[in-house]
Amino acid sequence: MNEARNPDRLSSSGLRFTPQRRHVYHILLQSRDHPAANEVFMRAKKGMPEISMATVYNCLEALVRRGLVRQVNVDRTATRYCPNLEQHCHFYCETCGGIFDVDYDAAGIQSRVTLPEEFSMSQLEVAVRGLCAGCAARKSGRGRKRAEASAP
Amino acid sequence: MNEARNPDRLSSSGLRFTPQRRHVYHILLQSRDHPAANEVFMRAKKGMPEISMATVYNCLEALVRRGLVRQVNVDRTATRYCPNLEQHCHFYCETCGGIFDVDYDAAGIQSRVTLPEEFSMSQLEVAVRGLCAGCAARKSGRGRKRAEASAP
DNA sequence: CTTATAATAAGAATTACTCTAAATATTGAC
DNA sequence: GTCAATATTTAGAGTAATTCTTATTATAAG
Repeated sequence: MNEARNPDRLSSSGLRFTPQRRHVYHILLQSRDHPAANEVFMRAKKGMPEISMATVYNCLEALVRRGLVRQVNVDRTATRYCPNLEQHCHFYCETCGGIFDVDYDAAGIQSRVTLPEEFSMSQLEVAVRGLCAGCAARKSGRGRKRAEASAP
Repeated sequence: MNEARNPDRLSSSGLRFTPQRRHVYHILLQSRDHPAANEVFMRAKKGMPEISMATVYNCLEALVRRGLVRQVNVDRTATRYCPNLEQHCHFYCETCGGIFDVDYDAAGIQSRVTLPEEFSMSQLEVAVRGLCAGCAARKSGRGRKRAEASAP
């Protein structure tokens, strides 16, 4: 394939389209589960065993700077990365730790925040916490079949 | 004063009402500028010179667990602490780094997030970024008087 | 007063980056 | 293609903000 001669958004935005950056970007696109840098590193090593952690951080930062990837921070856990450019916010499952993209009405939400005089908004972020569908099913199933197993 | 015999929300919620915890809590209530732990530590040392950093972290965690204080995380900078129990969200000034409490319509916002089937929400958080009033004034003032000074 | 339990203090340890410097790769000009 | 200029990669050291450990001290219940 001649991806290098047929540059996608990476190189056309002024970023050098190196094999490492392409590889990291493709890893994010392939499994949209919001991996942290060390998870990206482990996946990246499979197809590119010599890649270093520093390069993974470097690539992720480059992708973020170019707007191809968003950072997702949940409390003080490791930053996770999201290649979904559609408008969305993030849902964090308190049981499994998974992050999910969810739809929201950004304009409607923005209009429901009352900034003080002379303040101006450049960006608004919504973070939702709760229980994801998979964990809800797992909990109710376990509750019916063997309730004793779920208490610590 | 007999605060120890006339317990406030700290001790009545099962938390030991130690001098250190009271002191840390009062520091947060006195200046509502969302200090990070090391700032709380520096302020705490003024009235209690022997207090340790570990104790400041311990006290802050205890207050958070009791719901008297909220943690505020902005990207991966140090966690900051907010004793405002009123419903509000946080505004982060990208110029001065200050955090400000702002009003919002939590219910209206919540209804504008569309969770997938079987997902349930336990908490929703809104973070706003932009320019605060003070920095806006400073910038326009400087812009008019000596524009050359603001470029790096 | 005594005993059980919890909190404090000091410092070591850990996590998730972030920086540094040398080696390597890529791009643009010939 | 070849070469210089510039950017990127790598490995490892360094850092900030916690987090943990252990001995000491304080508090609360009896």
